[in-house]
Amino acid sequence: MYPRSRSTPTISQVATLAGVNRSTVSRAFTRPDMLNTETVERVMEAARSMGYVPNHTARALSTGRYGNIALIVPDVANPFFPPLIRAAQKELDRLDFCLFLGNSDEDPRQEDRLVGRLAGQVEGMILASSRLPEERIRTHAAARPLVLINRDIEGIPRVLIDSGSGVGEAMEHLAGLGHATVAYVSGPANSWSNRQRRGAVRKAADRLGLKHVVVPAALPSYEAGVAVAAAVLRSGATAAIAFDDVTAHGLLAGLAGRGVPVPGAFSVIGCDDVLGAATYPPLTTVSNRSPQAGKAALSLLMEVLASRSIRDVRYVLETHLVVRRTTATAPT
Amino acid sequence: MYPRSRSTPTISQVATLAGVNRSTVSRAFTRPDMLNTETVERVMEAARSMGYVPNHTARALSTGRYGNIALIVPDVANPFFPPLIRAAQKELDRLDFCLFLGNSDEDPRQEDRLVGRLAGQVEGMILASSRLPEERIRTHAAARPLVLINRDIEGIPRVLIDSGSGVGEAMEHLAGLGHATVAYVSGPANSWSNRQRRGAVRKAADRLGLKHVVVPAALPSYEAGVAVAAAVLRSGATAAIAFDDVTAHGLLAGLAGRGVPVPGAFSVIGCDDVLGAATYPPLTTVSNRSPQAGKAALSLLMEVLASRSIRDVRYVLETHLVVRRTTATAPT
DNA sequence: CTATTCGATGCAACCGGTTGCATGTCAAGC
DNA sequence: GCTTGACATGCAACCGGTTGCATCGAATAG
Repeated sequence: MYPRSRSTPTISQVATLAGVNRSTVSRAFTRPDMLNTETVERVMEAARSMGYVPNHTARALSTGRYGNIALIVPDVANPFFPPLIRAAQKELDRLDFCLFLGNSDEDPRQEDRLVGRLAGQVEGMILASSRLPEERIRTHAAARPLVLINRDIEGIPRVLIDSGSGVGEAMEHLAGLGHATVAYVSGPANSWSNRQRRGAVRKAADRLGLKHVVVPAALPSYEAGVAVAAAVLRSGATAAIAFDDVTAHGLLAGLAGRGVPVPGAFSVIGCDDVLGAATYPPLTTVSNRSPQAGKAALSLLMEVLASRSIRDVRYVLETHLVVRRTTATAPT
Repeated sequence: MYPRSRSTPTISQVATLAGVNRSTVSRAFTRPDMLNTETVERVMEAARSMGYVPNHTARALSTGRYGNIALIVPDVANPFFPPLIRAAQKELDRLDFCLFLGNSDEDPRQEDRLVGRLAGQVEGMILASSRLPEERIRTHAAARPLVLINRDIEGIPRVLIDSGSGVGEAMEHLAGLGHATVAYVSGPANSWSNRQRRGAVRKAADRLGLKHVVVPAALPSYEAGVAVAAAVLRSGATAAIAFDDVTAHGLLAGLAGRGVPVPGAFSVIGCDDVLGAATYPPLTTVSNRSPQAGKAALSLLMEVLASRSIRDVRYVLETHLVVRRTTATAPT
């Protein structure tokens, strides 16, 4: 059995030992300036000797300050998110906050459930790449501090990684290499990043006088990338920009499996630079800003928390093309 | 401003509306069988109409059932952990539990802080690849339900990924290819996995009549792997087994940078199979069981929670060699 | 020397639930 | 017809803190 008495000394026990009232102990921790220095020391010494740690849950109940925030992502295992999570964590540690991590599994219903379940225990939330309908997000944002990453909803503080700029560069790069038709391998339908990237491809194609086709992949996953290779080849394109690196990596494998040499016969570009130079050939891709996004979202949230009011902030992070070796002159 | 009154109706408000006592509302949610069916309906209707949701924090304070567990890892961004986290999350969702994620940044002090900070808000903890001294772990385990992953401490429930078996196979594989000296690129000194793998290398070397050398890498990271390449080459070995895939990947890059062809002139084997076939050449490695470890650890923790007592469980997951293309006959 | 002020601490209510026990009601049993 | 018990609900204390207000002693002002 885990001893109830021993496991966590309470404020009352410390008070008894120090010979003061509970409120004095409380103040020794939260507002030591209100107390006599000696008293504070005596309380602290008592606390130390019993291994007392203030119970954040109890504190939260009366103050409403939970010292926790929630971060909800579609898929922890998608390499785009861990650096983001890590960056957020780092900031949180500094602020002595704790992190609830939610994994929605790319499922809006699950995401909605998580938000509800977590709502009562956090001061604020960050929704990364939310798959929720705009209306649900607005509802949640009205009830509590909320910051979005990669979702552009007016009136709600948000951090956006503008892959549009990088995708534009990618299209220019491909045009410069003589490609006439480019396929965009799309991601999740309700992903803002996906819409943004698709839009950037279209716009750049128009501007540069290229043809473009959209080939949908079921999910942003390696498997989906492999599976989509046939459709990409059928589309008549000689180059593809994939929704993300993971999909691009799958596509690379799918092309290799069909005996199509990259970049000799086909060029491939990813997004998010999460695989680094780990693929073969090393993947040309659009740079990754996810750690910055995590950090920025957290700062925004803390600002909202401090001011207790919503400011309509739209923080945009630019991206650029990182040329490696999956792109080359178009086959003739 | 976020309206305090509107944001979350309390049990008292529901009680007033339904014309019953607070305790009746409470029971309507937790033990409806105790109440008259009509009453339950009336309460539920009132709750629904106000959008009442029980406050988990307040509930936890009186019941001690937090409905939260903490998972602490050394580095979220290390690809070994996300699948583990994801697997744990999936189980937790089923059980309607929430997950606190802690990132210790490979720092025992930070890990200790996190444990303390989280202790008051969770029912139990999972420490994955803990870098804490055994004595600290024992102290924490005595105070609350605790399960370890990849740390072998008697008396504390633990899930171990036995990379020893896979490493043994790796050594046999190398011996079969004619390698006489094998380098082990070690990981963090206080990592159980590292000790285990180093031990397995030594034992297999003795058994197979091979020479082995240990070359330490600062951290399990790509950069450290790159940096260690020179030392590995100087060691006289013709093959290396790295602490993990990430280190191995760096080593691959370091070797390539020095003009050493893999596997022609040097063979490399990783551990944990987190990179899949993404490296070039595709990395020969020891299989990854981290999702299973996450799931198993969670089951163990739930068992401990249910029984409120510690059982000395030692759950071992076997691993195997996955041969890809970074290993070949030893150079002559 | 007394009135005023201020700093340090205690008291008690409160945060939003849970739960053991008391109370009240109604039907069945004798 | 009165006792007994079961069932439904209310009462109030409790979980572990926080905080506005009261109190008290000492220092300062007059």
